[in-house]
Amino acid sequence: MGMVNGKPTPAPTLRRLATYHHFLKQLHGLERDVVSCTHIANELRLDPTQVRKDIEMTGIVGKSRVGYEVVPLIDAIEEFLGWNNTHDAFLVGAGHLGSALVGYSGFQDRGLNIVAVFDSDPAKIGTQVHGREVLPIEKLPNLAQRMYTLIGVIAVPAEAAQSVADLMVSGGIRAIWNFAPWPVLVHEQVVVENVRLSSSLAVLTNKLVQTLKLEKEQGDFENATVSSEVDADDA
Amino acid sequence: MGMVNGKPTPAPTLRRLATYHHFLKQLHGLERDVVSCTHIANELRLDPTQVRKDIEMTGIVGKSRVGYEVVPLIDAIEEFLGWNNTHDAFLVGAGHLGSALVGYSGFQDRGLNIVAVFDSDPAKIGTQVHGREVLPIEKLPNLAQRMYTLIGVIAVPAEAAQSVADLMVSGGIRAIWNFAPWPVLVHEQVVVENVRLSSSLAVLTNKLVQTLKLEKEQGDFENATVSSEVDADDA
DNA sequence: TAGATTGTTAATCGATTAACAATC
DNA sequence: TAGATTGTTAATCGATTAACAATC
Repeated sequence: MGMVNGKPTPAPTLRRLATYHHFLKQLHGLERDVVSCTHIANELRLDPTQVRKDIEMTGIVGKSRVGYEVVPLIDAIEEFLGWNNTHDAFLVGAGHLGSALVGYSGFQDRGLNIVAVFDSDPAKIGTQVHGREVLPIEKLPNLAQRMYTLIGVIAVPAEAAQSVADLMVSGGIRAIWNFAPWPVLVHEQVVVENVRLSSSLAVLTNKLVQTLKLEKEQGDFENATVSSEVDADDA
Repeated sequence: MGMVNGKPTPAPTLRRLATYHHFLKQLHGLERDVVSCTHIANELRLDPTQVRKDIEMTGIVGKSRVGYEVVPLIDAIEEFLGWNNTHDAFLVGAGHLGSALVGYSGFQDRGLNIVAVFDSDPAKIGTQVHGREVLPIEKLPNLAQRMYTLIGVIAVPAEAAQSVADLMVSGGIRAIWNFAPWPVLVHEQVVVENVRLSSSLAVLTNKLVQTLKLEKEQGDFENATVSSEVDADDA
């Protein structure tokens, strides 16, 4: 199931599968037991063929004229995304963002269980973050090895991100979810997903100012047209 | 400058420009005053041609054999991304994530100034979030219109996201940064950037489990090889 | 000058979308 | 059966990468 040809699944497909998963859970709550690609596509304003190809990656087979059974489809997506088993994770950075990530319950249902929080600030050691004691960063590698922890979450400033990543890798961590605004470099064996919120903000603000500029230009053009008509009247 | 041909800039380019910006600010701190695409590309493990094309979008021209002047390049990127002027923004959802976003100072330097926080929970109204009083959600449209606020940030559960977006649009908000795990639908005039952290998590966990599965298979293969050799010895 | 770099055009690659056969 | 849907192959589109001329 999945990756049969050895090629990794394209990231856009994986991102969409997460959204389908959310929608399917809702459908399940509404006691719907079958769903077609067309239905999902309409709901998310996507191309039905794209939805079908995405779902195909999970290895599930549908029924002609009917679609897919909701529960098996949810299960197939969860297995494909690694959300069927919970993975323990360590989080570094007991600041605002780190605390928010620990407090968000939604990750629990998606295979991520943040079991320990670390920080380098002595003032924070021993304090609690959503019921988890903050531990000194030095203890991370040993603890990761002992607990066979495979996922690390980085929520520290950009300057510290790389050293935290190195520490995680030294403890045997195999996947790093990086919220620092700088991409960390690790060897090929380790998976990294960089979130980079400011890159997301860049897309938003660029589109906004381009839209506003375009509107202003059109406004100016209309004004210019009007005034040239006035000029013509004057002549 | 920028978007001269009328085509919108591809999102991947905008995302990378945000990262170049971060790096250039660092260089500026180190008193470097020129930089080449090759240098940026090496630092970020990207293709130099890609970096050059990205920078070209901002409209700046470089010097052969030298590169780009750091400060003008920073300015050009900031203008292109809309980070040269600060935009006021309203945030809805005074939970953990909303609070973390308000508290993160980095957005201030990137054109985003969160001036007001709203929530629908009566228990939260009147409390403070990083020095900002939490206001009732009903007040958002009027206040947005009066303050000419163009950016809205959504940090509420998936169920509430669409109604919050509608409320924002009714108040004249033109750009929505959506942290809810469900994409909101608005009319074309409004820019939406969906963050969807669980989509990001999906990429991480899928790659992790595929990697582990592959290693396990290789381990099994090696074991099988060894045991068949043992069998051969037995025969 | 030689060589590193920019700027630009062409080729490649990968993801999306379209077309259509197979199914029930 | 007719028609909606899956499954699959082909075409298109867009972004990345390669090639090369121009510059200082």
